[in-house]
Amino acid sequence: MTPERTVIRDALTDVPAGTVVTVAGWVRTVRTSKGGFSFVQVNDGSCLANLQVVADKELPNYDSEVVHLTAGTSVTATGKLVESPAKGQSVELHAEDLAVVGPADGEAYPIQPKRHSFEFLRSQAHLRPRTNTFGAVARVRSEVSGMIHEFFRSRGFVQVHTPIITASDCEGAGALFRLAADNREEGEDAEREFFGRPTYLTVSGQLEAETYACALGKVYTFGPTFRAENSNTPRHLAEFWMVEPEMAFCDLAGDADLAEDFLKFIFAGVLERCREDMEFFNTRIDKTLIETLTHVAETPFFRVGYTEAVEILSAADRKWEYPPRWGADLQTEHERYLTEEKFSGPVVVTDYPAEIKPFYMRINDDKRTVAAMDVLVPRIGEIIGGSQREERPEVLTERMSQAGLNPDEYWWYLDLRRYGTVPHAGFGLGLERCLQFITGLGNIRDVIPFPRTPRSAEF
RNA sequence: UCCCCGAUAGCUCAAUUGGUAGAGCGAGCGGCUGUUAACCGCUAGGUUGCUGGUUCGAGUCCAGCUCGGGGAGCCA
Repeated sequence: MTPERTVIRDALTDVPAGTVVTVAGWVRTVRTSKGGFSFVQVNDGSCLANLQVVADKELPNYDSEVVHLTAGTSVTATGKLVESPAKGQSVELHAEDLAVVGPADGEAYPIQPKRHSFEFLRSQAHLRPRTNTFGAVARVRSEVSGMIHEFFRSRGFVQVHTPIITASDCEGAGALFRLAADNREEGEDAEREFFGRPTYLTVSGQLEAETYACALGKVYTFGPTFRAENSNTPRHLAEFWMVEPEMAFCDLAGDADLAEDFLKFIFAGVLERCREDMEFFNTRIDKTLIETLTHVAETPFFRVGYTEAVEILSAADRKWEYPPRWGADLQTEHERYLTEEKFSGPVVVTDYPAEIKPFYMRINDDKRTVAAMDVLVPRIGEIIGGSQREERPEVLTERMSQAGLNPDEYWWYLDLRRYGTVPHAGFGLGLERCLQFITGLGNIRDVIPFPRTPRSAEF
């Protein structure tokens, strides 16, 4: 493409007025005064704002093309950047050349210059990044992904690429997608297993991450994760991205400290680096967004034991659809009460009953609870789930058997405890839930480019 | 998977007690010498999600199905 192309973000901020530049992008709206000239709003995705291109009738293609420009058309424009005489933008581009690269039939183009419902835009997942909201989501998502690596690397964590295809059913993490090779030879056994054993798409990189933590000390994984649950909610996806740090020589308190520092780093960073996009979300999606994120980034998280949480809930002056009961998992209504009413902010709930948590969580001295933690945030609920891992081989074997798992199949996982075992802990953060909290978007399908949910994988 | 709600023009929605569908935006054309989701006028555009039923007559009532949304469960 044109090597001297200027991105619109730079044109609006960095380039001195008077400079001649070439920009390239997609038309958002056109306002034409037939007697004189047209105002063409061009967006190239480099930032939320459009560049206003002013085209007058002296342009050779004015009557033939410019006045017929429609939303969605790709264009290049060359001209001088000048201070805008009108309100709405600091600079505008006075076009000396405005060329159509690819036309878009205005009658058929689905993204009209008007407000669309998110439901409709989900059916246009290939074009929705051309809207303000989804362009902003994409930029914020990218920035958050970058900051995740930044946070862990700056603290000495090593990134480990754990496998997507796995034979281990990380018990407690939900239903699995079973893999089947699709290239069988004629007459070959339909039940043939490519890997010689049943394999699945991973539900968590945790078990594999533990092996590297027990060698390199501090590690993290960041990649796609799959759950075959028939979940139909605004908080669940069949394919989502998860961040999973794992630390050797670390207990539950250290794990919770890391989770808190991590979230604060991300929230503060996104406010600083994605100012324009965040202000857009604050204006259009949730008017309390920036205030909430700022508050969360600056205030210590509340920490409360599960047992105490149940007592708080039982003492609360309200009717519960599911009355809190020691031994039962916290209901959505309970989590919302804790984060939205009792503490008005993130809450870390620790030490859950052993029966409701997976085999790998460390049994506490009271024998009835495990060193687990959930970080709950307003509106979303659980954003992080983690634990200190059971490092005592005999206790772990016992827990596996109780859970109905065959310890022999986890021989390599048990080896970590047989040879130089150490206390270790980690957690999992759902990237999309984090992005929901950051952007204020109510449906998780709107913070991932191509959402996979039951009955939906078109794009 | 369970419980509610919904599906009408390209999009967002209207349509009294069942009486053969309207508006805004968008699009096309015209008007307006700087507009900001511009504005004004005209035009085109619909087998009311699908299948069946009740009725003289169904967008409207009933049943099933499909898809979507919200709540719950599962979890991140």
